[in-house]
Amino acid sequence: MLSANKKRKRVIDLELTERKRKILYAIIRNYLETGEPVGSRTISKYTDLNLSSATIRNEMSDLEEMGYIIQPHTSAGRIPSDKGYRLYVNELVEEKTAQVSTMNSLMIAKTNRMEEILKQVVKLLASRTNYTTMISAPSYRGNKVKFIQLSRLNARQLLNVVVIEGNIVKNHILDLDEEITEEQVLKLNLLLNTRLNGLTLADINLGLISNIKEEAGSHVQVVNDVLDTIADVIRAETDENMEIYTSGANNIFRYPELADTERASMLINTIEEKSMLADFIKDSEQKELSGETGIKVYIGEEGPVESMKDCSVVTATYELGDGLQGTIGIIGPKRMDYEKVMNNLKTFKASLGELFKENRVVDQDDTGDGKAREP
Amino acid sequence: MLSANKKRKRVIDLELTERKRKILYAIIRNYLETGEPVGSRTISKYTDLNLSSATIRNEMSDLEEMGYIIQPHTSAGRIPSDKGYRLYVNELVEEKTAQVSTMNSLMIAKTNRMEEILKQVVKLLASRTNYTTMISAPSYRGNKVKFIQLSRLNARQLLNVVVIEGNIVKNHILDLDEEITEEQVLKLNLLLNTRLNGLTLADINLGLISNIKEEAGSHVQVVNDVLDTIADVIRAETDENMEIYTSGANNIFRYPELADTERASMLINTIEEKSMLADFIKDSEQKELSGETGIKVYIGEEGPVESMKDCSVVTATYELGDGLQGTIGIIGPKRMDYEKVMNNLKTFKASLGELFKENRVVDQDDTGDGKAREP
DNA sequence: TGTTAGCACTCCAACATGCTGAGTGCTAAC
DNA sequence: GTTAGCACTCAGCATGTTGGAGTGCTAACA
Repeated sequence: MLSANKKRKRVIDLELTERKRKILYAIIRNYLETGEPVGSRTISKYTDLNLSSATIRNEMSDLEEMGYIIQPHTSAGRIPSDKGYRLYVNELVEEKTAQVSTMNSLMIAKTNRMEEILKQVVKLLASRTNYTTMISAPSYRGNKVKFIQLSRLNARQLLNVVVIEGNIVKNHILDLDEEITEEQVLKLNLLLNTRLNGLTLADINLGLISNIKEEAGSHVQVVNDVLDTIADVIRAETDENMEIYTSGANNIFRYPELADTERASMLINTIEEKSMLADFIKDSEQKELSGETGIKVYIGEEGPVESMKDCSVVTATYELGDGLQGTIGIIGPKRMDYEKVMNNLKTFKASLGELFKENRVVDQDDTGDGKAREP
Repeated sequence: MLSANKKRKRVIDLELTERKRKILYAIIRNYLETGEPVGSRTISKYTDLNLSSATIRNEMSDLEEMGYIIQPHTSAGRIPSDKGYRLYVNELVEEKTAQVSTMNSLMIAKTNRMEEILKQVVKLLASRTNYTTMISAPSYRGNKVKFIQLSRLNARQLLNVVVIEGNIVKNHILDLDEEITEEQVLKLNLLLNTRLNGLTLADINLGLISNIKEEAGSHVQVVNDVLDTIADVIRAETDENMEIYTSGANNIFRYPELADTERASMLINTIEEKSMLADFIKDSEQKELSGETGIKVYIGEEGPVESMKDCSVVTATYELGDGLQGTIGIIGPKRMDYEKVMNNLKTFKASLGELFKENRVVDQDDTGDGKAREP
């Protein structure tokens, strides 16, 4: 009882001295490398502070009380707790702002399809880091209708193309209930373009719509179709059907702590399902909006997804200009190499805009393509 | 030496009697269920042919000599060999032709994007069968150019839309080197449409191309762009970038013989990479062309992919009319429930055409959409 | 001649046992 | 405050033991 009291008392005034911090970091770094619990003797030799293993043991005992490290079982070494990782990562974030490594041109085959680029990016990132990676397709915010083109394929078929600012192209073939003449198509084209061009998706309200329909007379069907097509672009922006590409799922098998059947199965499922990954991306983008900009790290249970509580996830939001943005994420064990991962993310974040411009991709993946080729 | 002689002699005149066949099938069926090697006593009780375990043992010994079954180690039961499975499957294929189960309307949410439908189909199939599933997007063969539409966005930008028969729409925004007038665009439209419409992709040869370029005068760039866009459709057809969707990758963990770290990692990789799955689909479609129609079964090493030698793959080609076809595939352990799988594939094969028509999807997934909505 | 009971043998899986190395906590001395 | 020393713990590994499942072979039976 007396000893219990003593302990409780000590907890209160325990402070993270510089020496403790150094020891903690040594433990973390060592564990990141090996994945094995690290013991006092290892630290005693590993570090430059000349201390015997016994002293280290005392300090480690304190660190455990403070919640920074955990002992998997008696007489094993210690491993970092989530709290320990957090401390380490926080410091990394502050410290490493200087190290914006310049981009040495991503080795990505020239292509002009957004989807292909995204797939190549995650693949490259996965092979660089040896972790599972994800990327969400850039989505647009508050864009304007740029151009509407109705073309008469035959008496009962119209091709309907809508171009949104940022050159998202959406097209659609419409089967008409009644026949239409070339002249009528021209009129509709004029009507729709004069009324809708330059408007943001939010600007198109019900009043305007019924107005246009009135003018369109018997061709309400066409107007509806065009509006639906525009609406489709909006839908493509919602989180619901956020496009996410992943790569390197099998990398989880590199890390024994994730590779047992049960965990692996759940993780593979999570990665395949995508919807849970979307939760991460949503959370990340939300934080981005609320000022907390840059690289975000989710350690274990900090993330929104139950099945990934043994993982850490690092995300970064990339910007393509014109309110066009997406998120890259890296999924690995808690003992991932945060430094390497964050540097890689920084590099990609900085270079993606460049890359997209280079390939001149401006369309969404499912809308056809608005690329430009070499002359 | 004498006994060796005797053995060799026996191999020659060993025949698959009806009783041996029954025993073999009993072994296979039992193994399909349990996944454990099955012993003589089990068969003795399991079957209605009243034989003691000793007799069964003799027969099993023969079956092993004939190569239908394998003993993982002395004093374990027997498991089917690839040859054994093959016999079993062949019989299934012949026998079950009658059982074309009618479709009870796939529970698929109405949607109009091809990609979404395919994703839902594999997902449904995976959850029905508890195996990993794949589907290749339907691809077109020998289609004709239907319609070309150039629209002037501004003095230096053209929107270029190409419609191929089957209503594949491909579009592209072109940045011009020099300015262009509305009139010139009209001329080019006329030129390209009169020259190219109705031609198959093969019809457009170099002679024709230089001819058109000559007439186009200074606007060679535009002609090139249109041709490139048409060529893109061809590229989309090649096996290289065949679109494949998969689902239920984590189902492999249901089967211990596939779930060990090494195998699982390779399989997950194979499934994720897609290119190896494409090999299966190519092989399957090739067989389809060479007359061997219907459901195809690849047992273990019969398939073209090394990393899947412990798996069986069952494929079926589905047709959508107009030379539009794709392939569905199911990937599982060799001891998969072939009967269930084949019935499911038959059902899907028969109903997919219906389903696509219902949703009126006619475009390729990356070309924008040519759907039709409810009136 | 085909079928069966019985027996010796084999092998895996599961469990117990013992040992070692790595690591800890505690205490006493510096 | 630091350190050496010691007793203790525990995972991991090798080794040994046992039981059950299964086989192959042989001799007897119908």
